[in-house]
Amino acid sequence: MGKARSSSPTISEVAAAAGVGRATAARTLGGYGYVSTEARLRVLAAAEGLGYRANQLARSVSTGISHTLGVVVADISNPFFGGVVRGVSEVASARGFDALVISTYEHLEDEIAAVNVLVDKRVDGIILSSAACDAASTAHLQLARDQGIPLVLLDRLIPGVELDAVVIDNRAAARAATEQLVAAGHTRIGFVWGPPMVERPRFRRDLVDAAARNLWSDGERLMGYLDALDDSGLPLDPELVSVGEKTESHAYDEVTRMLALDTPPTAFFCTETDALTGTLHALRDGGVPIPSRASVIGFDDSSWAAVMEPPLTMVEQPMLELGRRAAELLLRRIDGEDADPEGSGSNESSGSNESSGSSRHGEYTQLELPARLVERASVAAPH
Amino acid sequence: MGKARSSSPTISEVAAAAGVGRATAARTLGGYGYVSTEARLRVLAAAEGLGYRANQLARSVSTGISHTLGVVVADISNPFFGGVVRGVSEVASARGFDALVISTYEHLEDEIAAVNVLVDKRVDGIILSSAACDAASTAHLQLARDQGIPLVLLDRLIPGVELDAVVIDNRAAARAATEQLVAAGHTRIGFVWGPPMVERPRFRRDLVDAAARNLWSDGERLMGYLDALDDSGLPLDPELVSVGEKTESHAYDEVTRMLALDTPPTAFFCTETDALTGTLHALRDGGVPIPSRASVIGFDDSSWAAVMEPPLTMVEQPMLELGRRAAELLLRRIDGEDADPEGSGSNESSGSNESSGSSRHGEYTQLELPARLVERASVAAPH
DNA sequence: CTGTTAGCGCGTTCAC
DNA sequence: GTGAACGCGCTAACAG
Repeated sequence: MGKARSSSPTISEVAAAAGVGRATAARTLGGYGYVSTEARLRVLAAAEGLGYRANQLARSVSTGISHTLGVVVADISNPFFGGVVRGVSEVASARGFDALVISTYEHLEDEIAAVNVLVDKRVDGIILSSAACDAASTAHLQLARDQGIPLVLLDRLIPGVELDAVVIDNRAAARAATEQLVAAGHTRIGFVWGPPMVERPRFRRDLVDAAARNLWSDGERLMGYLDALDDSGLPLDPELVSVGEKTESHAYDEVTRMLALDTPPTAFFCTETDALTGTLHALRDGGVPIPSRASVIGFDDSSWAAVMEPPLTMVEQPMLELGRRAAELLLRRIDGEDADPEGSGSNESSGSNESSGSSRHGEYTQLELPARLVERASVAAPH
Repeated sequence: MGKARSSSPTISEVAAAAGVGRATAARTLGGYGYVSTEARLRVLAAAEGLGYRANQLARSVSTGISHTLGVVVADISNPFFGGVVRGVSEVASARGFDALVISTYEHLEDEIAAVNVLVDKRVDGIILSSAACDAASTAHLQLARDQGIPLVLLDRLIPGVELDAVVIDNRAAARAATEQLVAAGHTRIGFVWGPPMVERPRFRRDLVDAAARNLWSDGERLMGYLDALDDSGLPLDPELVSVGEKTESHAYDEVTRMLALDTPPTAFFCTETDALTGTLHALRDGGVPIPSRASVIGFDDSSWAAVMEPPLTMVEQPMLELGRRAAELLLRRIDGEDADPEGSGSNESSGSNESSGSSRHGEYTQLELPARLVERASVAAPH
């Protein structure tokens, strides 16, 4: 062992200074068991005087509880995840838990490493937005489960994986947005941020297959788009779906391509912020005014959308609520670990009172929060 | 002690399964000391078979190193801090460290609580963006120092406090932005996001005093604005500085007020994203087109700024770099703790090669990263 | 009510 | 090379 940690008096030192045994000091400082008022005061005074601070690490080793939640997201610098983490932190800190945040940049390897780290650091639970698209690549999640660490999926489901989860009703939201465009009279609607395919799809099934092999949330949005088209009897033109790399510049290229079509789209539905900015750039460079020559609806509302010219109609995701719900669900799960025998709900902190869909499939709970279409001025009848 | 943790084999179990002593298992698994190849293989096999995972918490208690960095920011849902945390995470994870992120919402009490939690969880270092405006309210920072935990200030300095820090050259950036407006011919420039004062300032010194009593970064930006005015011999009109609550709606109100002045400003410099959106809203509602009737420069570049109509001229802050540098500085400090005897710099990981100011005042290092003025199309000559 | 004693899981020294 | 033994700081039974 190295040199004595520069300072930090131990509980033994406090006990000595107070003239009592460790246990008594531990009891007062730990806030459990019985201890005489007199002794308590002495201990408290000694602790105060020495500047004692309980070592939570040591405490965690003994109790098996770290009061830390692991949060793994794609990218903390993405405002969406920033909002989610804020929501998680809010309810977590109110319960005395902190968040260990790790970004994976959508790389499965990083996600696996992140979960391993969290498991090794013995976090009490994990909230993660997985990059996994199928049950085959979820060994790391199983690892966490095996270690008895509660897990809740955030923003993205994984087909074939039964786990607690909190997501947005992406499909319904995308459908509503598309329908809004259809209602305005559009028949050729561009979809920006389709699945990453090497070859341009020819048939609807190519798209559906690719969507299923893709990130759940993105796939759902594409399905919602297809749903709306079906309902209104509009034909799907694969040329109007951007496919390939998910970057702003690629979105720009795809929109530019669509604009050059014989019958270009008269409206665009963008399912991501970068897809939207890329589209906006392309529209500007192509000399296509909004909404007179092209209507636009974006995803992920931001304060910027309202000050655009024209103000943009957007699908607003309840980021904070997403994070809060996930944390509540996880915390409830953690509480359950200790007192598993009985049911759940003790505090009425925040039940299920919204119109959000909540389904219980056997053991696990899945919450589907509603996204809201914020209508502004970027949608108009086609030229 | 409760029931045996559902699973997680201990190092003893691995040793038993491998038929060796704990120490031998510990040596192989811990990667230190000597151990015969044969024994090593047996241990490794046993560990693999049992699905052994070292308990980092227990390890941390012994070693005194948690491989965790504490990061306390104002609000993780703010894209600026999201970017900063991403930068921190990048360099931290490359070194095997993780980030415990806590938001304070600019409340000093929350900040104090956050630092206490981090100290108690024995993080190896803390990066924080403090809400403290003077040395008088930094007892919590002293606490961390007393516990031997390295600290680096991020984005904000605290007058009178000597600590490592990484910040932006706010004053110079604000000055450059204002000068840009002056160069375009503006003489009445509105400053949005001034200090929170109850009473409207009458003289320059009221403003300077308030700035000094305010968040360092905000104060510096105001000083930069004043610098530019001075240099060009322009008079300061206190009416053109928004003061009060720092919210988008208040920025809106203040700009609306300025617009109603006898000689309204012909340009606006907004030092925060919310200040900018509030200003933009006010300008739109006031029927003031940009840049023909009012020029605008904002702070905190975002992908949105480029797709606005017109594209906005902005002051871009190197958020990622800010986080990276802070993490590097902190990590270097942490390395130094163990091998304090000798000087510093061992790895040439990333020295000081930019034109960013780096000053060493005695013991501590302060880095000042340059912000960049991104010129687009929201600045024009006054009407 | 209180002190003793035995863990928790792991790091590390030190004889054998 | 290896294993016994002790330490890290704290929790928690258990007698007294």
